Amino acid sequence: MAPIAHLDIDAFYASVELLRRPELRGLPVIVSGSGPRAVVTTASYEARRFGVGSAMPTSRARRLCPDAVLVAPDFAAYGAASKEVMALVREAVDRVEVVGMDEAYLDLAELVAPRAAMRRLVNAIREKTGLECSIGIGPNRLVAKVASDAEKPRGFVCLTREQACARFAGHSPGLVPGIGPKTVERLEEMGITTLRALASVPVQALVARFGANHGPDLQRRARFEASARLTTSRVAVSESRETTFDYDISDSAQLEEILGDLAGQLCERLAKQDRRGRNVAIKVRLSDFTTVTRARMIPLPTNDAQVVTQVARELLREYAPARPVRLLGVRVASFQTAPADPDADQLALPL
DNA sequence: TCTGGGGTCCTGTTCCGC
DNA sequence: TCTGGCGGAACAGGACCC
Repeated sequence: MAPIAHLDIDAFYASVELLRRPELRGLPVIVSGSGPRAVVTTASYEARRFGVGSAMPTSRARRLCPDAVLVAPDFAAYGAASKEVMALVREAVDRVEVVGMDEAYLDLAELVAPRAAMRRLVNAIREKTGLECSIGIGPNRLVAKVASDAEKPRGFVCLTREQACARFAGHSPGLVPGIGPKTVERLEEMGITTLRALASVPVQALVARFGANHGPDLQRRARFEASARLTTSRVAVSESRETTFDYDISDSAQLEEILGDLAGQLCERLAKQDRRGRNVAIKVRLSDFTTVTRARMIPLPTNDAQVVTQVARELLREYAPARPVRLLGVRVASFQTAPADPDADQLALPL
């Protein structure tokens, strides 16, 4: 078996903030925006003890932990820190799949002593960047990922597939990536509340409930069966800009103006990358949180802000929101095919 | 308690051409 | 000529992830 490691930087954004502001060490720190509708992006482990967690409304986090220090996110700083860490990772291993700013999968197949190499990598990251991370090692991405989560922070867990099955048998299926809250709820309705139960239920029951693909996939995940291969390069298939308003907006002229701003930002970025798409879409979230998307294919690929703005405004007019709007977004997709990427060895389409 | 922003992938439906 | 089946593309929505 070719081992895979999953590396995850502990409380990444909060940890970067603590490096810059050592006086905050030991205090509960919450990285979050400041508006009335902000949510927590990361909480330090001190804040987590109060029940504060990612994606929680900041208003609620403040109630749970009134003494927490709120810090506004600084994505440029996190990007720089992430680059430093990933450079060290690439020094240690040839094949790396970076997932977001704070995570990566590492192909350990070429290493003679993979565990020792990962220990050295963790130490190098700590010495050179001041950041701590957790490592999981397993025969595939699923085992590696769950293992890296199991003993955070500063975890170092190495498991075979069978050990993973045994160790997490009594846990909720939601422990496994790809099984979210909605699926957990539906499984509970079937009386399935543990990974053990999900792994052993007759697959037909899952097919009946979740369909011919998703059903068997859930069971494979519960058995920690997954691909051991990494995707070492990816090309984005869409790009978008969206914003949630502090207060809902009903005025259509104002909404159309905002759409123009978002399209402008998005197209500026697309132009810098010399990317053009044929699919223009809007996203509208209403005051009752219902979310609607509307999309249209246009004849020629574009990154022209005027074109994108016009299509987006037409889509908004046709939809004519029946309630005040809390979020508005613009997306461009169906990009012109990019030049062939020789490193894209995992991207061949199934026939 | 009141839910961000940026993405990916999957599924079901509808439409259209053959 | 009419009809049905089929497959692909487009579209909408939803679940999920960081």
